[in-house]
Amino acid sequence: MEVPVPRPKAPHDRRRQILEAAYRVALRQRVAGLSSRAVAAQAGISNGLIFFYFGNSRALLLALLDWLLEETILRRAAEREGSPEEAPSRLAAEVRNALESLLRDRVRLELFFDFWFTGSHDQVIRDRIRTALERYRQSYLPLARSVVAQNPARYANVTAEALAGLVTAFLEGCALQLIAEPRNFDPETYSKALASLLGLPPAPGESEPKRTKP
Amino acid sequence: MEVPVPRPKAPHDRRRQILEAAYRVALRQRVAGLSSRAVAAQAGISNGLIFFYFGNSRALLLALLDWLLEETILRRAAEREGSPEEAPSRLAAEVRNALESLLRDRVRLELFFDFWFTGSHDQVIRDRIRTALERYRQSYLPLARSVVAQNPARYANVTAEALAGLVTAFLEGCALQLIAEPRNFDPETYSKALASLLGLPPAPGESEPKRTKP
DNA sequence: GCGCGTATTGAGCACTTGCTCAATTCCTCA
DNA sequence: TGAGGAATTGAGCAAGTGCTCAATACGCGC
Repeated sequence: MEVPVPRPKAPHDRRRQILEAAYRVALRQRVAGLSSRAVAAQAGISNGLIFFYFGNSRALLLALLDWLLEETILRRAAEREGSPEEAPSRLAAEVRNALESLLRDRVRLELFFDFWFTGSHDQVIRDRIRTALERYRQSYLPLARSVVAQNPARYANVTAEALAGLVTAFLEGCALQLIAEPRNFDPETYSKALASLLGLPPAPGESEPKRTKP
Repeated sequence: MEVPVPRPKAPHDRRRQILEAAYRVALRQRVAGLSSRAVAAQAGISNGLIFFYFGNSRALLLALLDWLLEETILRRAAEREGSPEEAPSRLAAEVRNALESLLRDRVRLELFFDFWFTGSHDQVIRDRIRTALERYRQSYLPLARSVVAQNPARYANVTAEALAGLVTAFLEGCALQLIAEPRNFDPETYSKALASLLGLPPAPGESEPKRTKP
């Protein structure tokens, strides 16, 4: 159905080509539809070749999962870990940023959740997802610490760990709501609401010019 | 003299029996493992009988989904809708209550998410889940309204709808975290943290008499 | 040209799935 | 007792799956 790819073949390219085909198939047919024949057809090769390069279908699945986790979760965590700034006021901006990322990553998020539950009987898949989520949560720890430190009275019985967990739980729940109802999801409303609860100034996004909303 | 001791299986009982068997199979093998033969074996009947009572496998799936939604989501929403009290201080207690319910419903929650993503290509399944979640969110609206009304200055640019959405997003995210790491999930920490953010008194649960659990 | 190892193909096997249906059992009631 | 209808069985079919493997095509140093 798609464009066939007549190309010279380096082993690494072939693996990439198969992975990309698998991704496309998964977008259409979900993880359950990831049969070797479907992926081979999408890549324009015979299904035997998939086992030549990946050994078995589970290995292909894991490779796709790794790419997906990197793209949707670990990369975002790394970005946050990379910035040394820890001003409490950054948290609102980070949340706003995260919510807009969700919107951008919607199809990949759907696939991610599909992996999670379709493959949840597989201990390896489960572990990789758990580890990725754990790292995502950890990436909010420095900011959470700075927020707590800034206002010790208010956060008397709230640890930074709990705050980071709360924020990521909120973001994960937002991801679910986004998938359930893509049309009704508004990052601005939610990020404002959370910023307000945290007693932080609203994130300096594109909300500056317009303010007339009762 | 008619003695009704040896009763023929009433049609309704058989359906129930099959549904229960399907639930048990789903607990072990997930939604993907819900084959007619597996369910039949679990119920101790032949696989043909399943099609006699349900027509096709999708109908059985939908029936199981309905039961699951009722048990894990709609029932909770109905409980909240039933109580006429709307004191703002109730919100913290409700959240705490909800978090503890999550803990109790863990296996059913896992199955619920499995349904969501395994069956997300099916428009009917998707719609039923969306509707259930929508109703769950709505059930927090009265409380959210009362919280906003109690402190208009603080929630100047946060609508009750946004607050209800935020709370349910948080709860849904907690459900995910609970499934990802059942051991590390502590309802008390999270409900305290949220109550603190909302500026509400902590829920009057079992936190008064100090539980000796580190 | 020739060999040789890698890449590639696709038929084929064993298995699972949803579902059908003729055959059989069971229950009720006359 | 037996007729009739509902309930129940399980073999069987078509379609789909992961995976194997003999057969072939290809690239490349001679």
